[in-house]
Amino acid sequence: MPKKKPSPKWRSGCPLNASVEILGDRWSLLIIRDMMLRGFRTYKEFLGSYEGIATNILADRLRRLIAHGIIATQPDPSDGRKLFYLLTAKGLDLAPVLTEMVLWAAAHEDTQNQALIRQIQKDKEQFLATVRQRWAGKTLPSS
Amino acid sequence: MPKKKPSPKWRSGCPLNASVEILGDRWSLLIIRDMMLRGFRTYKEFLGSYEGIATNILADRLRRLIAHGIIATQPDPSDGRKLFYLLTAKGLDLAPVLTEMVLWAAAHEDTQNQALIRQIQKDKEQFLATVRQRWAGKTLPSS
DNA sequence: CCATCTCACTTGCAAAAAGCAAGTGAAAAA
DNA sequence: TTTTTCACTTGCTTTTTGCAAGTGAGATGG
Repeated sequence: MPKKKPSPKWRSGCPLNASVEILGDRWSLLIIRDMMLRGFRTYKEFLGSYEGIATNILADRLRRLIAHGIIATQPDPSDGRKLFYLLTAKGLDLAPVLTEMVLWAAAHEDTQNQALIRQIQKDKEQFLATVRQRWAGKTLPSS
Repeated sequence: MPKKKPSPKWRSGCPLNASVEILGDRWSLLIIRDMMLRGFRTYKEFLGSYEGIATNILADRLRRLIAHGIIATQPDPSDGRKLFYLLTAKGLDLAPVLTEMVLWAAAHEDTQNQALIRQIQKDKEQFLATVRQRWAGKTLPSS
């Protein structure tokens, strides 16, 4: 059930513009990558990612992603301090976007992670199916 | 011929991070959209786009896109003041990224341009083929 | 239990980037 | 030859980012 915002006041109604307004910064997609592909779930795990996001920026981006229904939280039943951040169905639907961005950079820039790149290049749909499989039954409703 | 940078010093070697560092802002992909899908070629046309980019930001983004080999310029033979900005092969290769971003926003946000969305949904590969066809023989080498 | 530690943040401040209005120089049009 | 147009640049204010330090609730160890 994609819940639409009543009046988010986009700069324009263009769908690409909506995507850019939601995801167009230097951190949001990396957080989603960490969740989707690396299985990161906690604030601390995101903080430990190689690119080195600052604590206040991370808190802000998580808040924004929640507000947009891309991720949601769940308390850790075994540790009251911990919060699990998980993708919603909307967030999981970003898999093709991430995939194409990875393929583009792999084709035109000098990057690492050849294993991932080969896997995607070999069979894109199979890769996406695997990602979705890993998340089957694990996505959260958007609040 | 993808020309790799000697040492662009990414925050990390992850291909997604490279994409985000190059394209992760609120304007770059909109400029590419205007070129790729709307046939815009001049500074003035980009300025006239609905989202309303500021002149200094536009100049900066065009410079950055050129530096990354995504677009290139060509003087207008019939008007010495004008410059044509055109996609390179690398820039045209962003078509699948834009396409997936459009599909995602169309599925989860309240957006316009239903004609474009239907066309992509109907047959994604056909849509991409059409875009590439329109650019066949028109992309510029990256400097 | 009680001090200490861990976790998920917040706060304060400096630096960088974005946004706005106005200006500039070369080339074309009137 | 004056006026426009084009592709920018400059100066300034506002917003965002980034860094370092701090906070409070909850877990852990003795």
